Amino acid sequence: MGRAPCCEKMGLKKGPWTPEEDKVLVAHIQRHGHGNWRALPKQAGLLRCGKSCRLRWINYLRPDIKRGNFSREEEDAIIQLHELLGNRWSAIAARLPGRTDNEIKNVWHTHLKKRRGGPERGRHDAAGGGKKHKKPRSEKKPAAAAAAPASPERSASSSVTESSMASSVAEEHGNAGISSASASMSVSAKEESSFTSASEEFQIDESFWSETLSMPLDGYDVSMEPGDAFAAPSSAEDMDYWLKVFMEAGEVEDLPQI
DNA sequence: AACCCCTACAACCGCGGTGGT
DNA sequence: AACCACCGCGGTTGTAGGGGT
Repeated sequence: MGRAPCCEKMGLKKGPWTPEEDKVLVAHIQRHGHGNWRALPKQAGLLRCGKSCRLRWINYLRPDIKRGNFSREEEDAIIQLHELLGNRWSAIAARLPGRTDNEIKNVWHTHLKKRRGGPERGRHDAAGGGKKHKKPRSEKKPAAAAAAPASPERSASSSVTESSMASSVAEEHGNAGISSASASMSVSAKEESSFTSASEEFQIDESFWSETLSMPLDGYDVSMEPGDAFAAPSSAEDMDYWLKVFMEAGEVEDLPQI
């Protein structure tokens, strides 16, 4: 397959984003959406590669991103989902509204991994799509690039799945500004009931998590019947069920011994 | 007060998948 | 059918900041 030349072009900026760049990117996406990431930086006048723009938007600038500490419930959910899905961070993120795969990945590696008992209990990596590789990266970031990335409005909390989200913002909210966009985000009625408004402190109750965890894994291939999805995934006894599912899907050799 | 170590997080890299031509 | 371009994902790294000594 063709490899995207991406950032290899010289002259493109790397490293931390400046507040100005953030502004430009957000404004451009709000106005035109992000139909084509590759073309976006050029159109927006950013000296970044499309990939970098996409990452910045998805992991940081998207209005529906909920920042701040993970609640205990969220952490538990991550652990549980990781048990089921392995390192499929995007799949996990899809079930944790307002959290990005990158963020979840970070949290996992920084504390959750330890919390559940030592590094890498088992081989979830394989379940997560199984990327191999990694030759060490020698030369990396140019220099500190002082500018600590600005943190735009961080109170946003809405839910909507990743893909639907960004485009709806881009297309529906002219120059509304990201914070107001977040307040009027389209959310499903079910989820809306679990989230307070964007300006209020994010509050999660038990029902939210049971609902979240029982949402079907739509769009994510875990090799199961949609109807079976997360019927009641709550404890180790369900592991047997999932083991069976994965077994049938032929992925079992990579699963940890539970 | 200075130094060192650790943690958290933003960002980059490279690959696989997919859709278009 | 083959090729190409792009998107999205997961792994990894660099750096800033905080805490401890």
